[in-house]
Parts: sequence; C-alpha cells; structure tokens
Amino acid sequence: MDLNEDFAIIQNSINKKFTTIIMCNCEINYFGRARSYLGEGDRMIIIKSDSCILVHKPKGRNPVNWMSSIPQITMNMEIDYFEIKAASVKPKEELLINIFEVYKIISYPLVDTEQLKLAGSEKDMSDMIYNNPSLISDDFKPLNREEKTEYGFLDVFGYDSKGNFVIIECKRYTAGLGAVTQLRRYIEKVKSSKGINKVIGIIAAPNISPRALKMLNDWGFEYKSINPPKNFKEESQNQIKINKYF
Amino acid sequence: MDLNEDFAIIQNSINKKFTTIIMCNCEINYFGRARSYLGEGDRMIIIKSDSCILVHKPKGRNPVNWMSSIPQITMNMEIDYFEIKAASVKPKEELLINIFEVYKIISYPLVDTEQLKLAGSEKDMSDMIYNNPSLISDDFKPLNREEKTEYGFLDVFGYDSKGNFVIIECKRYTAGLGAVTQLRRYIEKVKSSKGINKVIGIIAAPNISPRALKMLNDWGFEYKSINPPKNFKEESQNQIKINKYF
DNA sequence: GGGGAGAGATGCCGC
DNA sequence: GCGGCATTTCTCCCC
Repeated sequence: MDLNEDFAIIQNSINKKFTTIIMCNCEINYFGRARSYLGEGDRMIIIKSDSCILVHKPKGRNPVNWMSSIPQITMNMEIDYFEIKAASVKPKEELLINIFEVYKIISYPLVDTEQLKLAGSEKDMSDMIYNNPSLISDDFKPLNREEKTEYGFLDVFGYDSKGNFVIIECKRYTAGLGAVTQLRRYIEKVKSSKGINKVIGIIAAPNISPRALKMLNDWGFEYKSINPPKNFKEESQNQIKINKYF
Repeated sequence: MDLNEDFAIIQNSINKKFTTIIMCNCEINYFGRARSYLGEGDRMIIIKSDSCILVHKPKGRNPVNWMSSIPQITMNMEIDYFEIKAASVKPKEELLINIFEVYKIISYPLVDTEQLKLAGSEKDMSDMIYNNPSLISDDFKPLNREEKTEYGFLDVFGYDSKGNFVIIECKRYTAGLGAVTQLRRYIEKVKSSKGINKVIGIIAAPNISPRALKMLNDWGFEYKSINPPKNFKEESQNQIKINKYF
C-alpha cells in the first residue's frame, strides 16, 4: 500500500466516525497547555467516534500524546508524509502528527451501550460509614455525607453523644499529608464559620503514612482504619443538610 | 474467522510480544483496588509488549479497564467465548475479559526508541524563576529549587534583602485551596524546624481561585501571576541545598 | 518499596 | 464555565 492509499482509507474512516487505529512511523508535535516533541518512531494512533485521539508508544499505560473533545480532525497530504491535525480553541491546543509510513489500519464501527458498574470508591466508603456509623464509634450519629459546602467537601459529618460535631475525611487508599491538611482546613472553617469549638476530626482510611499520622496527632485529630467496600449495592438516600443542623 | 482461529492468532501475537489490538464484543470483570463490571458490548483491547493491557470503549479519552506491570497474560478457550486474564500479586488485582466475538485483530512489532521532550511543566517554571528571580521581586535571591526536604518539597526558596526567608510554591495551572494549604504546611514546618520567624510565602501561578486568594491573604502570603515557559531549553545547574544555608 | 507531589493529568458534580 | 476534589488515578523521584 502506498501512502496516498493509506491517507484515503484513514480519511474515509474518520469521516464515517468509525473507530480508527493506525500503526505507523511518525513524529509528533504538541502546542497548548505545554509543548512537546516526539521524534520519529513506531506508534499506534487511536481515533474514536467522538474525535478523541490518542497516540500510544509500544510500551506503557498512558498515551504519549492525546487530544479530546475537539470539533474535528483534519488531514493533509504532503510529498513524503501526511499530517493528522487536531486542534481545539479552548484551551488553545494543537496536536500535529506527521506520518511517514503506515503498517496497519483498522477501521470499524463499534457499538457499546453498556456502562461500567464500579464499587469501592471513596463515595462508597462514605456511604458505608453513613449507613454503619458504629464503624467509627458507638455513639457517632451521622447527619449527611458527600456534601459540598462553602468551606469544602465533607465526606461524612455528624455528632456524638457528648455534643461534639464530628467530621470524617475518607480516603480509599493510604492517607497522606494532604488528607490531614484537608481535614484541618474543614475543621478550622467549621469552627470559625459556625462558631463551634467542639469539633472532632477523623481520617477514615485503610492506612495512614507515618508522617501523616504524626501530623494528625499533633493537631488532635483521630485515625480510624477502614477499608472501602468492594461489593455492588444499593443504599438509602436519607440526608440531612449541614446548614439545617445549625 | 471462527473463535478458535482468533484465539490462536491472539495467543501467538502475545507470545511474540507484538503490539496486539483486538476489536471485539466482550464483557469485563475487575477485582482489585476496586471492583467493576462492564456488560456485553463492543470494545478495543490493546495489549502492549510490556504486558500492559488497556480496554477502550468506542468513546472517551480514558480506558474503561486496564492493568499494567503484570508478569503475564493468560488465555483460556471456552465453548462460546474465550477469556483473557491479567493478574498481578501486589497489588492483588485481576482483570477478566470474556470475548464473545472478534471483529478485527492487529498484530505488529512496533519499534520506538525516541523519548518525549516536554516543556511547560512545574519544574520548568521553578527553573525559570530560579534563573530569573526578578520575576518574583527585585531583591529575591534564590538558593535552590525542586528540593525535597523533611518538611516537604520546596519548588523554589531563597531570601530577600531584608533577611526574610522566601518560599515559593509553583503551580502550572490555576492555584486552588490545596496549593495554599501546601505552602502553609511548608512554612509552618520551616518556622518550627529551623526556628526562624521571618518567612515569606508566595504562590506563583498563572491564576488563583478567589477562595484560594482569600485564604492566602488571611494567612499573610502573597500571590504572583507567572506563566510556565513553553519553550525547550537548557539551563545551568547551580544549586545551594537548604540545609547548607542554615 | 513506601511516601510525597506533579500531570498537557481526566472526570464528576455543584454553583 | 469555574472550582473543588476523587481517581483501580499514573508517574517520577527520593528516602
């Protein structure tokens, strides 16, 4: 196959909005949020029906270059190569792929109406704690979870039998310094905004790093080892907004 | 092509460590850091020479399922379908793809020795500030950049003519609340560890969110609008470790 | 190997 | 659209 033929096949496939895969020798320039250049080598180019375009090297999990949510992809035939160009206006970005040789092309219309079901997210974790407050302590009474407030995003909050306001920050993986400063920020804001002093801060995570634990202790907060649930489930939606509580 | 033939082609391609792409109808189960299920539909499966495996839906930038750095990929032929299984021990994970129909297969040995050159990262930004301290102020004297210390990762630090220690936190995009708490943590740590009080904290970023700016002002820190450089360059490597300064 | 932090992060959701 | 934040984040780097 010569390059003109490859060019026509690819252009036709993109026009029909088929999933298109090109294995080729190419060089790549990117201008936009950053600037990148990748010299000549073999790569796999994926162009999807929603005009998102990915370039993969022969190794590694992530694309080396990409562009998504762009209005259209244009192609230009030159003498010794052809160019695939993807451009977006906001953010102003441009991806230019010069293709010198094409090894393989796939063009096929894929149909997929299914959506991924996923369990084990941080939201599942906060739901679990909300529905099973004894995981935190016997006298924890949750009010709501996953609530976005002016001072931040509270995973779970409530109060205990001593009238303390309780804020729980969940992490589905090892909690680090960032988790502790996040919790600290929420607590400071709740204290100053709501004018309450009796606030208990808790990190709920499968693990916590040593330095994060030290910082947590220095700030008088608590750590509770909890794993995210990994089963698919339904749960009730009872909620009490934080602003209704005060 | 029947399924047995597809099975053999794919197994052979994986064994030869060729880049392998399969367009097919399949269902997917994932067990590991989370749990996911994706019902029957058309997808594209990418298996690279380093045994990383990606499953893409017909739309979207990110893979719907994936697995990387796994020792090997195994395949099993069943009656009406065949299974591709990727398993890792740490973290304990398993990806199971049941393939019911194969539409297209590519198998090709890609060769790519080039590496991406990239400009415009946060490191480029801190390098630029280090080499052009007047971007911050006329009397800023940088000591080092990108230094990992016991109290955190300092993008750029130095001192001014009044003897203030200056810590700069760079962000290549809009600085948010997290950037401010990060800076605050570094400054608190420097103050308590080094016993110095005259510390100036600066966020250097193209933009800053209103709430982050308010928090920055509340804490007495400063904001300097600086854009990351987007040109390839070389720079000098003169450095002074923070521990040498004190 | 664990921990901390960036990434052209992406994606989601709420204001 | 911006902002805040999770992600099976991934990746790099350093202890």
